[in-house]
Amino acid sequence: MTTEAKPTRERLLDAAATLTYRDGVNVGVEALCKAAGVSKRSLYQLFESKDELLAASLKEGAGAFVTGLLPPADDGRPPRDRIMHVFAQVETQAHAPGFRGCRYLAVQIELKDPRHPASRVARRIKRNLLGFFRAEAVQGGAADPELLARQLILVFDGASARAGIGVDTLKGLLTPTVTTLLDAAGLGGTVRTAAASRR
Amino acid sequence: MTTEAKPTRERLLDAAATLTYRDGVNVGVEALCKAAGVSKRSLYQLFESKDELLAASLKEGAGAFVTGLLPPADDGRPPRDRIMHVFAQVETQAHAPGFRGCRYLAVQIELKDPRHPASRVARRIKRNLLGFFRAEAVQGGAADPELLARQLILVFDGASARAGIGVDTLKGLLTPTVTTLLDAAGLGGTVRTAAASRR
DNA sequence: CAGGTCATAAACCGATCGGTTTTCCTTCCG
DNA sequence: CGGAAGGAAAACCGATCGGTTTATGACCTG
Repeated sequence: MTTEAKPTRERLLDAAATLTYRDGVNVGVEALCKAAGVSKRSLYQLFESKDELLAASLKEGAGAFVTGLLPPADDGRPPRDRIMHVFAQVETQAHAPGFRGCRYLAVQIELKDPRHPASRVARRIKRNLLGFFRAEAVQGGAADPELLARQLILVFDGASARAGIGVDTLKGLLTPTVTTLLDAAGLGGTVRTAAASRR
Repeated sequence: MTTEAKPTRERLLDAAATLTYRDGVNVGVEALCKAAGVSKRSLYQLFESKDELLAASLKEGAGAFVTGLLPPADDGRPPRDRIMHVFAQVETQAHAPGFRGCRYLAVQIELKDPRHPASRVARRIKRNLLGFFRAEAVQGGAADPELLARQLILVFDGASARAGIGVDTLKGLLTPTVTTLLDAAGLGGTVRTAAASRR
């Protein structure tokens, strides 16, 4: 096997992502290092502090977050389908063992301080998700794209939080909810072309 | 003044509620005692542990949680209005300084362990809110009362979480969202009498 | 006044926190 | 082979964690 070739830095980022997701942001540096198979000394010459490691770990995970939720850019499907795709992904992921909801929401709740570096990163990443919803809402011709985007991310956070703490399975919940909101926003199942808008 | 007559136990419960809401469940026992003006010794002969104090504090706050959100029982208003009342309250409270979202959701997210005594209490209290929504949905003749109730508490948690971390003001968000869901559920603005159901 | 009851303040406990430092061993390169 | 570099292990730092204990006082009752 050519595995285990991962550099020290990456092992630390992975361990931070895994342990803080499972145990919260208050995991000890000792546990982090042990999980990564790395000494504290190495940690502190790669990162300024635990807080910065945390923030870097969240930032690195943004890619997987996006690819795991969002549809490919310009896949030709109508905005409605692209939005539904996100929530289908949420429902699927919620079934997976170890699912604990949106890590970025959890981090912001656990670190009450919004100026904490990790909290800033989390906020930025979620703003991108809001941006995706807004762009699709605009593209789909929603009556009030900003409102629809806020509604969708509200459902996203509510759903993943409730599923994450184990009080709802989301089964049969997201599809009717999002469908209802999309219908009410006037976001149909087809791409709204410039020509169609002019009619 | 006849104030400051509050017994030791109550001062501890209040301090626990205030500090854990603001700083999270990881506040130190020392800080708790200082805020309550109580010695550690007194704390530990009134409560078995910090965890139990936490749980007791949440349980005591359930009353204020209910009266601050729910309409009076049997106030004669139709279920739709009674449900809207809850979300109007959320929006109002979200504007208040120091608002940090639903403390019961936060506690369950911070304490990852669902068997933690405080997590159990939080879960029970939120189940009661779900029960309220379900009862109103039934009373209002919703097509699928259970679905509507889950949708409503999902919106409740999503909204208070996002407002609590300061990424949304909820302004202009909850009324259209809840209205849309109630409409889709066929829950009109009037009480559905037994006679009306038979038609 | 004597005696008991309560609560406070503060010392104390072992464990752990985030972070630093020292020591040692491996690996690579000439 | 010699020497520099990197990282692991672990001791160590002061601070804080949840929790216990001791000592001191304030208050009530007889």
